[in-house]
This record gives sequence, structure tokens and C-alpha cells, in this order.
Amino acid sequence: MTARSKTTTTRTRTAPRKVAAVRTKTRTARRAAPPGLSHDVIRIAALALIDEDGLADFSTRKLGRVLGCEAMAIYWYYPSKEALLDAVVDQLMMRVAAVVSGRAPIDWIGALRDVAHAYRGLAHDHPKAFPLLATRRFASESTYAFLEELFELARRQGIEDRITARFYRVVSSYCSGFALNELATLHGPKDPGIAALRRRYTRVAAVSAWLEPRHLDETFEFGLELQLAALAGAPGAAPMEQRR
Amino acid sequence: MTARSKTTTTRTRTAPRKVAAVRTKTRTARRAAPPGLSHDVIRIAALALIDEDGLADFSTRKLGRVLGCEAMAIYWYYPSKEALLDAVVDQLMMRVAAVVSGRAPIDWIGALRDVAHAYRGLAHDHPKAFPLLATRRFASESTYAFLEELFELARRQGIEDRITARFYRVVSSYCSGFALNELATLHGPKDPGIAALRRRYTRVAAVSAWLEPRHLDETFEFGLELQLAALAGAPGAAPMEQRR
DNA sequence: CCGCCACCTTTACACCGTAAAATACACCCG
DNA sequence: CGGGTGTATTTTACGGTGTAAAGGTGGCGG
Repeated sequence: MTARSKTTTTRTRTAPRKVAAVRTKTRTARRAAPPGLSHDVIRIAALALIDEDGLADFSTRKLGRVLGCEAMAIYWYYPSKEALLDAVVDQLMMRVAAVVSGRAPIDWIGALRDVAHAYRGLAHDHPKAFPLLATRRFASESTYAFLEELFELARRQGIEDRITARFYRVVSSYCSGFALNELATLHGPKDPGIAALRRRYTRVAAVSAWLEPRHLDETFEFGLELQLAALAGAPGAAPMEQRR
Repeated sequence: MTARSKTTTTRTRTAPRKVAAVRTKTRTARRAAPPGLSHDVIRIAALALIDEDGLADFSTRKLGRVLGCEAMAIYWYYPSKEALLDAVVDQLMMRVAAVVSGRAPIDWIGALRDVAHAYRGLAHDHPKAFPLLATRRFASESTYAFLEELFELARRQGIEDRITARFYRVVSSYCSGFALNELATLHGPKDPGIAALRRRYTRVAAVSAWLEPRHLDETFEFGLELQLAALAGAPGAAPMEQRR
């Protein structure tokens, strides 16, 4: 059960993965070089594979192939594919968590804004993997640690828990939904029949012109700032001074 | 290619599906009664099956079983499982579309509010199927017709296309994300380790208390009204009078 | 009566997640 | 040095999946 505990083996990642056919010249060179797996190596490769092939085509067997091992080897580290995907989610959230760690305990609104941007950034950098985030529950150690930090920041500013909860939920929902919409229109199937539809439904076409990629940023900012402004003006948030 | 056209067979749905072993007493009663499939019957059964078993366990073979036919029979009506799921999405959206059809051409804000509520209602009535909506692009005939009606309503009120697009995107993103969050926390896996996490991360626990199911409605309304209020006050929306 | 055609079944294939068992290797203890 | 122990990985196997391809079957218009 070493793998499931926190201990990582001393010699991790032997560099040139995937060769697997070479033989070590150490004594008793019977088998091909062992894959040298670990939690980290596996979930990073998993994310990379999802980024490349897409979620639907991701399989443990393919992952094993790029890892230079059999599919079942993965199961020694993760009990199931589901669990592995949870770990991938964690991996993604690390980037979001980084924006609040070590931040000065002022300006919770600014922190929330940065988190929102980082979250949407994930959708852009990992469009194929992002839907994982939207469906899964954040119930891991690291995401809890991240939230703890974020909420602690709010408390230090004197924001009531009720207000914190409310705005966190509203803002995170908005970001999640917006990014998902974005991905669906940008990376969805390039349906040629859509042009015909647009021709018959003129109002949809006219309004959709304002949802083109080049307006997405401004639309996102608009909605986000709308919510953050409400937070700034909410009773129970920030002592008294609030920029005008 | 009759099935792919608009014509539906005259005698649809013979009632007691799934028996399939009975024989008609009509002349030449060689084979068991034919399944009597149709686009409608299939996609309604598909939705019901997803509601019951969940998305991950939904398969064409199981669907065939409840339909009293072989899995491949479905492929005569829908070219792929993907296409069938798109049809299921359409089926779900019909309920949302219903709230704007035949509505008086005043009060676009009210219409948007009702659409938002109907959308969230879907998540509650079809929690297992709802994630389909969030990921897929709305590019079908019927959803376009729905949007056309919604946007036409806005135009009749003199709201600029830019404003319409902006608020539609913001509100729909919010609803989508909120509902997804809701489902993840409500119907997600009942992890027992979560209690331990909560004990160690006290701020998360305190704030999460305000995200309990009984506060969800009020939180949703808060965020929604926040956005609708901004719409009411936006330049380019509504002629001049706006309540107070 | 025949042949077409809508509808459905049969068969087949490649692939999937993963339980269970076998196997290989590093290491410690005698 | 020899064997046991435990960690890491492969092998084998099973039941399931989406769907291509081909084969039936029955009603209907000629």
C-alpha cells in the first residue's frame, strides 16, 4: 500500500517514457525498463491525453500506451477511472488555488476577481478537460484548502459568512456556466447546417453577432463586474469605506 | 428514408411496450408484434431511462430492452447515440421554450426571469439528464425557434441587440452554472470523508452552512435579480419609464 | 404475383473498465 | 548465499459498449 500513502518512491520519473523496449544494463537485466509510475506522472499524462484526444476518447488503455505500461498498472495507483479523473480535476484546480495563496489579506473582491479570471483561463487552456470541473464536486483535500484560504481572506475583511457564501456561489456559478457556453460555441462540432438556420432565424443571427469570440471577453467582464459591484455595495461586506 | 423525414407512421405506440413476446392474432401471425418505434417514442424513452439510470449507465442496448427492440433498431431513426442525446436535449428544452411562446410583447425582463426559473426547474426534474444541456450546443431547429421568439420579444421592447445578447449570455450562463453546482452538491456521491474534511477546514464548514439546500432558492434569486436589475437600468434597454 | 421499400434483427468487430491471478524484481533476515 | 516478503506490473478474462454490414420480413403498389 505504499502507493496509496503519501510516500513517493525515491527515484521517480526515469526520463524517456514510452521507449519501454530498451534494457537496463544493470545486473539481472531481464525485463524491459519498468515504467516507473507515480500518482503525479499518471495524472499529468492523463490531463495531457485528455487535452489531446478529448474526454470521450480518453481511456485507461490509451493512457497506458502513452505511459509505456499496461492499462491495469494505473489501477495500482488509482482505484478507478473516476478517481483518476477526480485527481485530474485537482491538478487543474491547483492553478486557480495559486492565485489566492500568499495574498495580502485585503481586497477580497480583488481575490474573487482573480479567481474568476483564473477559472475561465482554465477553460481556454484545457477546453477538452474543462467540462470535468463543471460536473464534479469539489471535495478533495486540496480544493478544501484552497476554499479555506479564500474564505479566510473574506473573514479577515469582516465580511459575513452569509455574504461570502452568497457571492462565492453566484460568481463561481457564473464563471462555470460562462466558460461552458464559450466552449460549446467555440469548440463544438462545426455544423454546416447552422448557417442555414441562421438565415431563417434572423433575430437569432442578429443577436448572435454580439456573441462572437471577439466580444466574449467584454461580455464576461461585464457580468463579473456587475456581481462584484453588488458585493462591494452589500451590507455586511467591508467595514465602511468602499470606493465611493 | 421515411423515418428521417417529417412523416410519422399512422399507427404509433401500441400500448404495452416491453411484452414483445405476445403474438398478434391477425392473419400471418408469424413474428412477435413489431416494436412500432418512432422518433418521439425513442427519445421520450431515452429521457426516462436516463432519469432512472443516470447518464453514465445509459446505453442503446438498455434502451432497446425497455423499448422491446434490438439496439440497432434505434439507429434507423437516429444516426448515432450522440444524435439521440441531442434530441433528448431538445425534448428537455421544449419545456423552457413553452414559457415564452404566446407571451405578451411587454416585459422582456419578466420573460427572461421566467426562462431562468424554467431552466433551473429542469435541473430539479431531470437531475441525471441535466448535464447534457450544459455541454451541448443549442443548434437545433426548435431551440433556434425558441431563441428567435425570445429575442423578438426584446426587439419589440426597443432593447438593442447588443444589450439583449449581453444579458442573455450572462443570465443563461449563471443559470447553467448554478444548476450544475446545485446538482453536484445535492446528487453527487455521498462521500463520508467529507465530514472529516469539514472538521479540519472550519471556515469552509462555516461558509458552507449558508449553501445548504434550504438557502439555495434565495441564493439563486439573489443572483438572478441582481442581473435583471442591471438590465432594467441599462442604457439601450426599455424606452424611458422604468418603475421608479 | 412480384418486387420494392420501410422497418427491424442478426452477426460481427474493436474497444472499453476492471476483477483476479500470475509474475517480476528489490530488499531484508537468516 | 538463499529464501521470504512486499511492491510494482503484466496477463488473462468477463461482460459490456457503439455501430457497420448484411440479412430478413412484411405490407403495398405495380
